[in-house]
Amino acid sequence: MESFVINHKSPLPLHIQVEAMLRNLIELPEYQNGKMFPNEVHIAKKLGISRNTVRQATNKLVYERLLVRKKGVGTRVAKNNITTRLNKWTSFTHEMDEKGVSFKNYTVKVSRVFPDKEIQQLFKIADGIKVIKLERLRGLEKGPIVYFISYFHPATGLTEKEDYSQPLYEKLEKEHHITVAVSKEGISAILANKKLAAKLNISEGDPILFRKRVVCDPGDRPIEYNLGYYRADSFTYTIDIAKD
Amino acid sequence: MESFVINHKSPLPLHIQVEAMLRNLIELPEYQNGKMFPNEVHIAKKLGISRNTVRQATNKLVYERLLVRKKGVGTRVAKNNITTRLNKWTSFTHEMDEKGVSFKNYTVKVSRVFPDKEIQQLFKIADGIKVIKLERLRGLEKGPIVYFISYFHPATGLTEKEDYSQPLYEKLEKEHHITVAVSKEGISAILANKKLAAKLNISEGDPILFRKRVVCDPGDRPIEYNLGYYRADSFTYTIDIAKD
DNA sequence: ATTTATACTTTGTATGAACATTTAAACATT
DNA sequence: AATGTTTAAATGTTCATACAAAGTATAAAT
Repeated sequence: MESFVINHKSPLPLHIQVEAMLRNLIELPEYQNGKMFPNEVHIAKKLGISRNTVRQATNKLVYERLLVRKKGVGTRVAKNNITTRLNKWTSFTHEMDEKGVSFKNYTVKVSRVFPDKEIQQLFKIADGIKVIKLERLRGLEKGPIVYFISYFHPATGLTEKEDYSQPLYEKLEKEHHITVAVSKEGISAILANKKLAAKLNISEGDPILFRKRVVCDPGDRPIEYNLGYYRADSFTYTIDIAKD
Repeated sequence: MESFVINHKSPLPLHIQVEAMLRNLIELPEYQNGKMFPNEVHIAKKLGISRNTVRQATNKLVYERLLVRKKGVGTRVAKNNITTRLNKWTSFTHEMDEKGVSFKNYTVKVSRVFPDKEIQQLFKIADGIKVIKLERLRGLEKGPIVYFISYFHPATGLTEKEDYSQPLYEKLEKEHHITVAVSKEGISAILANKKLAAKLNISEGDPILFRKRVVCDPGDRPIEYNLGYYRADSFTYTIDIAKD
């Protein structure tokens, strides 16, 4: 904070710059134990900007529950912001390994395709750029449980010739120096159509747990877009959530 | 919107009043298909308040991803789906009609019952002890969205005569000095049977997102056992997970 | 007909100011 | 010692204003 200066020439808005600074501040050990943050007026004066701009930046972090404001008192880092997050976020392979279940690939198919609009916008890539598409049918000995479709951002550097039978996120981290940090998920229930029923070895109209997932890097840039279709009779999504 | 007026005498801040109004606006069918919202300047002028105050209200809804703003274009309702965000983990009531309105109970039924084996073991209580059972059908104006069944641990001290139309976790915290800390959840997909179909106003065989939830206190002792049956067509479970 | 320039609309950014509300701490009173 | 009272500090609310940036629509030019 001491060394931080506002750059009025930067293309980045001031409140974004301040937000970044605050995120760094939050990481400092001295604020982790509930010590008060520097107050708004002070920050504003220090950086030579308006208090409103400081508030605009702080608001975002408050929304994210990283900071807690209290009228008449001040602002401090949220106590258990680490445990707020889901404890063990791991790849599906890992998930299952821990439970002592051996998971296997039934089919793996890799291709390079033109992504649809949604993915194109998510990845912020231009027309005519192909992405790696990975389809996997996975399950236990007795039969398939989930059908995955993944699309990877070109920046990952993944190619068609990759060995996709290994755990993916570890590979990305080790070989491509990409750290995955956040997974945004949407879960819903759908009915199996003919194609899915055939793949998952169930009947048309059977329930399927559908999970759409966006895996991002620490800068919140999307790395992978993933669709998962789970046999509802043999898969339950379990979560531990801590409040506060 | 037309009939809405700002109350400058109200103890509620203006931006909260506006936020409530916007939440109602969002529910209106005319905005459900992506039609543009009235623009900020217009709303401000119409309500006789500052544009900044309108923005303050909209910010929250934008953050909750109920509204999408686009520079140079306008603001519109995000999608057709109601989403609940797990990183802001609160009671369902709190989640939905915190400051706004629009979420309502269709039916509330309280009873004292002998729990089944699973609940008995979870609560670690002896045979012959009854627990409070709470059934709720909740949703929006246009129809029910979720059917809840909750069982409460006897130690909560909850009785049949409680007012269950208020937010539950706050009540527990304030009146019974019980803090809820962790929620363990299992999510799956099932098909609507005749009973559920009737309750949720859908057809038999339609997909349902089924959530089983155990809410615990900080000592990890179970407080509530909760089953939730969500209409899959109008509810998606969204999660942001940080890897750590 | 297509491109280009322009004006307009809408959200985004930023400032400065004023007052309200809440809290904690210091102080005074009983 | 317990209880009020004042005061200072911090966030909360709200306003008015100005300009920037992005997208849309229209008019002009080619």
